Amino acid sequence: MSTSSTRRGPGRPKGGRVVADRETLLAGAAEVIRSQGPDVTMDDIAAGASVTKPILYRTIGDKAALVTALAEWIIDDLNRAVNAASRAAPDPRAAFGASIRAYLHGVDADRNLYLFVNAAAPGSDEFRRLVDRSSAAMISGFSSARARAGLDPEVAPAWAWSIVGTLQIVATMWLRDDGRDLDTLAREVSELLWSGLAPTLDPPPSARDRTPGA
Amino acid sequence: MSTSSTRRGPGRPKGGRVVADRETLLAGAAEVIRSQGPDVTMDDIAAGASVTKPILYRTIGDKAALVTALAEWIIDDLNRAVNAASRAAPDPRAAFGASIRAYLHGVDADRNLYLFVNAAAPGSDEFRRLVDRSSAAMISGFSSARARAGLDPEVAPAWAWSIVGTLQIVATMWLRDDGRDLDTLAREVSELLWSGLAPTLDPPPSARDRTPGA
DNA sequence: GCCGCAATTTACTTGGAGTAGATTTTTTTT
DNA sequence: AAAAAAAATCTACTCCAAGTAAATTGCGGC
Repeated sequence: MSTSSTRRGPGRPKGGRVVADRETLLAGAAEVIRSQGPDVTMDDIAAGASVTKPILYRTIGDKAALVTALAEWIIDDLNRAVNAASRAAPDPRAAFGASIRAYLHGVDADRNLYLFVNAAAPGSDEFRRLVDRSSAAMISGFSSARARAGLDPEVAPAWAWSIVGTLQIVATMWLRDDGRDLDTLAREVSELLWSGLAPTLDPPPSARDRTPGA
Repeated sequence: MSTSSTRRGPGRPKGGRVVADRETLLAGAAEVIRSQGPDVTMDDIAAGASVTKPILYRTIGDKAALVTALAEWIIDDLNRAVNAASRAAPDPRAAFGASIRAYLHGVDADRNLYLFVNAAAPGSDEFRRLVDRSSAAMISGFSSARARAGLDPEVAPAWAWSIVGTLQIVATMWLRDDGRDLDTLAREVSELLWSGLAPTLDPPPSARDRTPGA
């Protein structure tokens, strides 16, 4: 990965060329995080990206900015996966289930980066930005779906937050002791969010006499 | 609040009495956090509790331990409020709505402490403990409710996590720009978790012709 | 050929978590 | 009763990671 074998000293680089542009640096940072885990320091990241710390700070900004930038990456990735899974499904219910499943599998596939990005404290500004970006697409989707169904669209933001929060915590908890099967977990979460608690906490009288099929 | 006007020096205190016990210290820490905000340092907390840092560390443990201890406090408080609200409701649906509402109002009433406790990164061990404690009661509740309804009780942990995650993120986002009315927000969240997305995303054909009552 | 500007690195400062060791009082032992 | 051991405390430190300032070198204009 090193650009050259000669040890760089201080001073402007030889070819008039800048050491690394923003995209390259972000990619390098992501790679370091993937291989060394979510607890890497800014020194680690700079070193791993073959760059010194001031360069990293000058090009990308402080740690919060790095988190935000990488968060955008991974969120957009997850959104793409979710959209693809959703479109391939035959009906709304299946689409929703497939979306949840795709999200969790996406997190699983990029654990370290997900954990790095989610190291932001829930009270922080980065966290807020992260949630905003995660929920933006959902908000407009819910909003128009509610309107289409003749229902109040005002609920959209709260609902999107709910789902983001659900996915975030389920993913995090699952990542720590990965005992359970991911698809099962996805199914369970889908069932709650799709059908709600009513069938469980206030079951129709007939429910106790039947088997829980379909 | 200061125990005495004489400046303490080093050495074992006069009366054979220890300077502060754990409970007193936790209460003092909570008070400091409430008045100075969630960004207080351990020095601030020690000073505010009229104690030196090593005492704080010896009596309570490190910062993670402090967070955990205070988290238990606030979680137990919230649980009490939720249970009281739930019991006073006439039917399951109302009980659930009242629970959500009580939780959010409880958070609102102790903002700083809630933010302090929720400064734990989602990837951390404290976070996990926090979630575990928050969800314990719900898990057993859901589990038995599911069994009673003749349904699979295995979903209980995932469902409890979902609800904890939902509440956490909704509370956090709401705390930052408190524009909306808290009761409205609670109602919106309740609607999602109680009835699910189905009525919105896959409305029964009749839904567009009727008013959305019962 | 020399001077200012640009890009980089080295080496620092800062701030908060956590700790070691000095200091004083109580308790126990002889 | 004196001295040694133990207990409880405070001062002052270390350590680590984030972020920055100043020194160092190369490039272009005159």
